Amino acid sequence: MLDIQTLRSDLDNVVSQLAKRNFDFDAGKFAALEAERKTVQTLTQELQAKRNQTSKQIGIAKSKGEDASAILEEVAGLGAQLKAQEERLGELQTDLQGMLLNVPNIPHESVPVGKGEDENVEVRKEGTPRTFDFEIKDHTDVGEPLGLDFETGAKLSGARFTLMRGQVAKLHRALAQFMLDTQTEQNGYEECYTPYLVNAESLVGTGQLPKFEEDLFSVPHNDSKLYLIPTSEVTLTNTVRDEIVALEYLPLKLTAHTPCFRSEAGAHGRDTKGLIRQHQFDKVEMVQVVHPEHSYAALDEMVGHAEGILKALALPYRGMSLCTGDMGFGATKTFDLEVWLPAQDTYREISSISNCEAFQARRLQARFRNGQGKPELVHTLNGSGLAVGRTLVAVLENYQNADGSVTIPAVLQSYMGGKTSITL
RNA sequence: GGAGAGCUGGCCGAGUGGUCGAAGGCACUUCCCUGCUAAGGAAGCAUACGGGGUCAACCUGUAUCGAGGGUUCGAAUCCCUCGCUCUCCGCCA
Repeated sequence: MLDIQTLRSDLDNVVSQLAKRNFDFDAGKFAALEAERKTVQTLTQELQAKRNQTSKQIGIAKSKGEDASAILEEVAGLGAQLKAQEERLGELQTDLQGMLLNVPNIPHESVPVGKGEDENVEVRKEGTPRTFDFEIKDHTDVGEPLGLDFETGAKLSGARFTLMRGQVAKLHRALAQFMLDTQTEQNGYEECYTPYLVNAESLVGTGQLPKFEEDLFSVPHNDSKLYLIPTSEVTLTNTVRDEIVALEYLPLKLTAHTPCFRSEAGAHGRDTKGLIRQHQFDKVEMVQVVHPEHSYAALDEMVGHAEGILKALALPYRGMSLCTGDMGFGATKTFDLEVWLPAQDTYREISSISNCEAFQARRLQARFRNGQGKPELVHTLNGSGLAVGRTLVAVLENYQNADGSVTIPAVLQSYMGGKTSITL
């Protein structure tokens, strides 16, 4: 959520910043709502002040044993009038809040301006794609004989669900374990186990709601509903919702390995084959809650933490700075890491790391006490470290052998009982 | 699932219809005192939003005592609904 003070004082600038990310902010509607809010709020508060004052007089009079009926008559009509104003004010504030909750974050000045993913900027490229002296297969053809079972997944749950068996299932687990161990043991994150079902407040806090409800799965619960997390960014970041974190606890660095559930509404026909786009996938997530002065340094650090996994697995990748038109709702700046997939002859997103500055913190009311002892909004960042399913795809493709076996990357071998490859 | 108790400021905790935004304590900040790693004294110390303004910390108003409704001139206090926490019973991995 943007700071309403900024919108009041600097509306034109906000509108043009948002236009960079293809968002058309209705400044006229906002100004009209604001104008009415101001008059109604002022009037309401005057009426409340009058009521409070008179009521106090009644109290004083009664405590002295005097007759208060004259004062009582004076406020007779006030109640109805006040109630009407209060109701209107409530409506206006709900409208304004609703409008603000649907406005994305303002891009950082360093973000390249562009319409969509084609205009993202490559910032670096690491690793050399391997040359194959045999005809390579894509991950589905490599994986299916080894235990990647799309058919049974579809039978159990439908399209975009996959069952893994045997060595592939174990390799998937090894990847997740390796990532989690790296983030906790080398990069200083606290390991968390989080709920997979969350309430609506949490999703509003991180920005998935109210705007992106159709992307989420939900289940009924107690006359309401709970949502399946689309990423553990939601649970990790919401740990600080409505909290005032002591300055000395910053930065907070949290990580978790969880499944993620996405309905992929609007993605019909895209990446229908294989593990690339699933309704359920695993991810190791990194979240940092930091002092506002340090959030861009933290962003770079987190990109490094995600890259470390790719380097350790010796997977070629490139780093992309997302352009204004391709960034997510809450981000001011985002780096994507894209891993080399030889069968697709291209790089595919495997990690996305964003600084949200105070955008989520404002929704979350997540604060720290500054040097003057005053609460101030924190900055929040999140990033994948990494998406496990897509990493499995990359390993299967990059480490495949002519005989149908897949070499196990050296850093994973201890997680695989010392084996050096998985074979038919 | 059943029965009971509770939810108050950063923390603890008083307050059962009226000068209560809320006693007291702890923590914190500033100052004073003290020849010392401690004690004593004084003051300050919630958040959000509105209005005003010589615009960083000034004045003023409103709201907030788990959330939402209701009763009332007036609600932390009474009533209703919901959420959460704790205790006991039942059940269960």
